[in-house]
Formats: sequence, C-alpha cells, structure tokens
Amino acid sequence: MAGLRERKKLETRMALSWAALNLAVEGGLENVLVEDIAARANVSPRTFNNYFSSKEEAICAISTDRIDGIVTAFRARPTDEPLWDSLTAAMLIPYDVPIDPDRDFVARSQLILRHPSLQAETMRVQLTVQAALTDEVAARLNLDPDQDIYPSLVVGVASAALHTALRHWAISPDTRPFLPTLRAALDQVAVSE
Amino acid sequence: MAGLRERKKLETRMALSWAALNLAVEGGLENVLVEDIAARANVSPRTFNNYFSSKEEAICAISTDRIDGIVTAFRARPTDEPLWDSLTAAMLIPYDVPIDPDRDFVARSQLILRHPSLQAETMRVQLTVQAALTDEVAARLNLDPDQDIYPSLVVGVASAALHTALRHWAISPDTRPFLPTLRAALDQVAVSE
DNA sequence: ACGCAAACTTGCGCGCGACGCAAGTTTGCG
DNA sequence: CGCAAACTTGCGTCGCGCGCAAGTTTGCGT
Repeated sequence: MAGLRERKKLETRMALSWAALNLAVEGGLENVLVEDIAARANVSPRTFNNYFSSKEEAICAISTDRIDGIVTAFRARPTDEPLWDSLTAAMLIPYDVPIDPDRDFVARSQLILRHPSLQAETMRVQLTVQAALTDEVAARLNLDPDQDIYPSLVVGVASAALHTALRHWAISPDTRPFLPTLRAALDQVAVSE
Repeated sequence: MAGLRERKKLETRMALSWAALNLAVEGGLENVLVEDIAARANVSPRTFNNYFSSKEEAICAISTDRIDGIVTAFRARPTDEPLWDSLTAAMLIPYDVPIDPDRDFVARSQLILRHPSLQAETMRVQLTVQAALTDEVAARLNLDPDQDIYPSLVVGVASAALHTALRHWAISPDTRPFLPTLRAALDQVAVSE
C-alpha cells in the first residue's frame, strides 16, 4: 500500500482532478479558474501547479493515466502472442475496470470531446504513449523503429481505433458497454503482420 | 487574384508564420516571444493576436493549412471512386507541391515533432479535419456518422497513416521524397470497404 | 522515542500571454 | 471623391506558469 506520503499525494492529485472536472461540467471549461480548483481541493493555488501545469492536464488526468496503462499492459503480454492480439489486449485492459473508481467516465469523455484544448491534451499524452509502444513493438519484432515504419504504423492504427471507439461511444446515446465497441473497432482495422 | 485587402492579410499571416518558425529554429521554441515575432513581421504585438491566438498556432499555420486542404481535395474526387482511393488521393494532393513555397517543410516538421505543444496544436487541427472528412465519407456511403462507426474509423486510420508517415519521414536521415512514403503507409493500412 | 534530512506546501513575485475596447488608419465601392 | 467597413494599434486587465525561499510534514535510522 506504499507509504503515507505516496497515498496523500495520490489523494491530492485525484482531488484536484475531480475538482477540475466537476467545475468544468458545472460551469463550463472556460469559466474554470485554477484558483477555484485549488479551493475545492483544499490546497493552495500554488500547489495545484506542483501537480498539474494546466487545468486541461488536471481534467484529463484520469483519462491519461488509463492511456499510460496501455504500455504496462503490453509489456505484460507473452512475447509469442500475435502482435495484434497483444495490442488489442493491452488496450482493453485499462478500460476493463469495475466501474467503481470512475463513475464519471462518461462525463469526462464527453467534456473532452467537446473541447479542442482537452482533446489536444489527450492527444499529447497519446502520442507519448504511442512512442513508447512503438519501441516495445519494434523490440518484439527485432526492428529498428527509426528505420522501419511498420511498428509506428501498427501502433498508430491501433491508437486511432482506440480514439475513434472512445469518441463514438461517448457520443452515441445508447448505453452499450464500451469494451465491445473498442474490441470491434480494433478487429475492423487489424493490420496484418 | 482577390482584392488588395485579402492579399495583404495573407501576406501578413505568412510573414508572422515564417517569423515564428525562424525564430523557433534559431533560438528554440521556449525562447520565442510573441513580441519578437511581431517585430520581425513588422506589425504590433496586438496584431499578432488578430491572426493567431498562440505562437504554436502561428508556427503550425502552414502545416495546418495543408491538412485543411485534404477535405477540399476529397470533395473534388469522383463519388464513384473506391473510398480508400479517394482518401489516398485527397491526402497526397496537398503534399504534392513543387517544393517552392515551402522550402522549410523539413525544418517545420522536425520542429513540430520535437515539441509536444506543437504536436498538440497540429493534432487539434487534424481532429477538426477528421470530423469534416468523416462527414464527407459518411455522406458518400449514405451512413449516419453518429450511428455507424465505420466512417470515423476509416478516416481515423488514414489520418494515423498520414501522421505516422510524416513523423517517420521527418525523423529518418535519408532524403527520400515524402510522397512515396505516404503512399506506402496508406497502402499498408488500407481498410476494406 | 526522538531528531534530522528529505519531501511537500505555501505565499510572493515576476514575466508572459490572450483579449476586450476604443481611437486612429487604410481600403474599396458607389 | 467621400464614406462605411475593415484592419491596425496601444492600453488595460486578468489569468497563468513557475522560480524562489521559508515553513511544515513525513519517515528513517539510531
């Protein structure tokens, strides 16, 4: 369970992220001040900037943490598994949670979709993760990612599927679970090895 | 050739964009001040913000204009052409220029690749274009883009290929022309109709 | 149990940026 | 040639990002 220090840090981080999200949902992103976020999380404005360097980053934190999880999940896959299966699994895992910690997954997703600045923030993280994933894929295939475009292409396509599925799921009014949507999207664009 | 007014506006816009790019290449993005950009373009700092709302936007202007061209190019394709062929053509066209107006295509690309904030800006535009393209594709296929995920998926994958090709081309030290790289990438990820 | 070093929080201050506003200047149409 | 619309500019305001240094909390070693 890590030390008290770590736990408190995570708690503050989450409090700030939730505060930012709720304020944005309530009053519109453009009216959210860093000052208000800090106030709602019971820390000083200065402390906010020790955790996040923009409100966009704070709002997207949960989403981006999940994206970060993809790399970890991929590393955990058996190396003899077909590549696309590994990618699919790695992408599904972070979104396969008991709903509990993230009741507002929907609210957050929709908010992000509506605001270019939040989308850009998400993409920023996604690009970082893509780079890391690309290296992993290249390593598994014994390719040089700077030499051979294939690893980055595969990762790029898979990421596009993820992003598209997320968008589509958040927009569509039906309440189908997200996982099948994501899986279907990944199946549909599968790149041959 | 449009009126003098229009031409002057375009000229100012380009001057600002080039000034921003050159300053960034010379001194590093983080040391570029809006004030300096305006100075180099012979306008007031306030005027800069009449054209762009950030230095990132100014630097990426040329790149994003090109991306914008994709939608126009797609609309110009015959509607009975296979979808993926139309997409491929639409993406190739804006990058098929006589080199002339954009001798620093390379410098700009590499600068963008090195800076998350510039990538985010590019992605912001790309997402807008993807949305527009998705509507076009959906219209051609007689599908509702909110109902059917296929149009956004196809566009997402094609965009990923474009982005990946651009990145790969800008990183790789060889001086192969960009078009074949892009075409190869698009071929490799082609999504069946 | 205690104390000290490292980590974290906070207030202050600075420089930059985005933008509304209103006055001055340029453009182009009738 | 004159006038309305469009564009430029300076000013002022507000918010943000972050370096710095002082104060507070945590946890480890003895």
